Amino acid sequence: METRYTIGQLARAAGVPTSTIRYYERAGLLEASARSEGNYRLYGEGAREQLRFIRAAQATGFTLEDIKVLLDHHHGEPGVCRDVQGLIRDRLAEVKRRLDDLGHIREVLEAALARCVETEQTGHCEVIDALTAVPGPSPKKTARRTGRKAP
Amino acid sequence: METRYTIGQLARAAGVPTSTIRYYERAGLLEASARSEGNYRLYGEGAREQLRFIRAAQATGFTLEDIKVLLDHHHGEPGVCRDVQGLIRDRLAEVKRRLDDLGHIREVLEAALARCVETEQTGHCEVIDALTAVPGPSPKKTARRTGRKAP
DNA sequence: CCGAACCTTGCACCGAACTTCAAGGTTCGG
DNA sequence: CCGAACCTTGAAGTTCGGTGCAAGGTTCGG
Repeated sequence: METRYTIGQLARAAGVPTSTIRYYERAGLLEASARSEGNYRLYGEGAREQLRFIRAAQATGFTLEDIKVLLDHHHGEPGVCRDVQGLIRDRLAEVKRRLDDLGHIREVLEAALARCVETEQTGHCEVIDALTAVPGPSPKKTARRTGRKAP
Repeated sequence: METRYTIGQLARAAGVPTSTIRYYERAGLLEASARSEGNYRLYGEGAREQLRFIRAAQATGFTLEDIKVLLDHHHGEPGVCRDVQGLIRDRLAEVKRRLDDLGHIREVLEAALARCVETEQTGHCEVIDALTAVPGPSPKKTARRTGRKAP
């Protein structure tokens, strides 16, 4: 038997507000598989999985635009997965860059904190000098993490 | 002799658009030290350093709001650097969380890529399944990295 | 049959960090 | 003295990933 969710049921099942689901629809990421008599959106199990995928992909730093491409690829004819591979490679490169940056940033922050604690009694905080030593981040597009609650 | 920059000169010297410098002024992060006859903003060497600090602090993930506090502290009476220490500790904690997240994300992306390459000849790309395994990120506020060009 | 809880649409708004625009004033090289 | 390149202001627009609201239609339990 085919399970059918209304938008609210899907929302509760996936831990996502209904407004977000409608937003994803507008963004071309998730369509209702049907409409009820009274024009309510109806979703099957697939929608729940797709929503899960969207959230997971977001957590890895893909934009909704990227995710749309991944999904279109998934739903389209198999074809080559070259473009998808490219997307993943880009994301991976960016993640690696960001890991490097953050590793360095962490050192700087730790040094700054140590210096701050050290010089606390002298009354002069040298934190600003300690922090100024940070180099610019590797050049690439935004990190794109939204501040949502854990699911 | 006191070097005096106009906004454009400072902008070129720091590799930042003039619009951004004016924006920082509005945000209370960087004031011109004087105005010329014709009402042009004039900056000294200190401004160049302060701009450098702002960009560096941004690179560590501080918001402009945070940076304002750091700067106010720096310029204000020495006092305790407790609040600044707190700010740094928060940032450091967030950086560590993010490092953990990204480490995991990296693994998932590498696995997904491997799987994509593996299954390339079969024609069915299993990337979506591979990616769906990602857990949510640690819950805390936004990562706040803006996508600027390298300085 | 009624009210509560759900759903529909469209449009406006949020926040962060900028960028762009319009309509002028200033300064400098030739 | 002229025009190009610079500067001024305030206001509005951009991007991304949503959230909120109003005004109405639907469905369900009692």
